[in-house]
Amino acid sequence: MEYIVDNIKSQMRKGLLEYCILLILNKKEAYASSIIEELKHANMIVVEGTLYPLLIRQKNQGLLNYRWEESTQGPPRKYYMITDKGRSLISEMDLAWQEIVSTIETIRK
Amino acid sequence: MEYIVDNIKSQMRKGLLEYCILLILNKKEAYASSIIEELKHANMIVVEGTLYPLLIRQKNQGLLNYRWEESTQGPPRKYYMITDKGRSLISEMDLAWQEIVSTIETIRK
DNA sequence: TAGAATACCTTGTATAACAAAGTAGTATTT
DNA sequence: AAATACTACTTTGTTATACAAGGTATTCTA
Repeated sequence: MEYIVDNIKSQMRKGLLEYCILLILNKKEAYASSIIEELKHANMIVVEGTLYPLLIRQKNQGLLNYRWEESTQGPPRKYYMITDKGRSLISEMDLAWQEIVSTIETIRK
Repeated sequence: MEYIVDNIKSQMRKGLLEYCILLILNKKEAYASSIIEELKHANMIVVEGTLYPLLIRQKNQGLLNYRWEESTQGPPRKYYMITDKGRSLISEMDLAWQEIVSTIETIRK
């Protein structure tokens, strides 16, 4: 039965990832590994192979921009930052999230 | 941009469907069309092609049972009801849901 | 200078949901 | 009685998301 629960949890997390990325970048710019760290800290496990394509997708949608920055300890990092378009999408996602939360409430009654 | 928002919403709903089905059947037994109605009422749009395979999956996992019942206005209906196993999974899903909600809180800070 | 570490990226796979079409029993209309 | 509409259940093919696993490139360190 454990595998069912794990699957449920992972399914629930899916679809919230994009939202989480924007929320994180709304606070301050960050590069992939640091985003993964923050997500892990909040119990939202993500791997590189998931995050990179997602960042690229959001960039292509005009929600993010990035700039390269030299690191003092390693190769250069791609710092992503949110755009105005991304910020206005967050407002809509906030609403969508509230809707979801109250949907669950409604169904539980 | 509207299509992005719609996609986000649909992504957020995904993964919560299984949970919602169990919550609904935890209140009282129901057949597919009535489940779709209740979900629609709570703003969680689902179509037949999504729901039927899901019910069959949950039945095969031992979370649900069903019985046929004649209808006064149409073909017989397959009434699904939750099992003990399904009920105990709900408790775990409640926890998972709480975790998700607080994850979002944490990230938003 | 060889290896370790960091960071970015790509490919193949599994799965969930959807769109659309199909099957079949029951009710209604002509 | 036959044709049509309606209700309900089911299946098939497609799309999209995330993951696992592997790959490339740059920088640091022993």
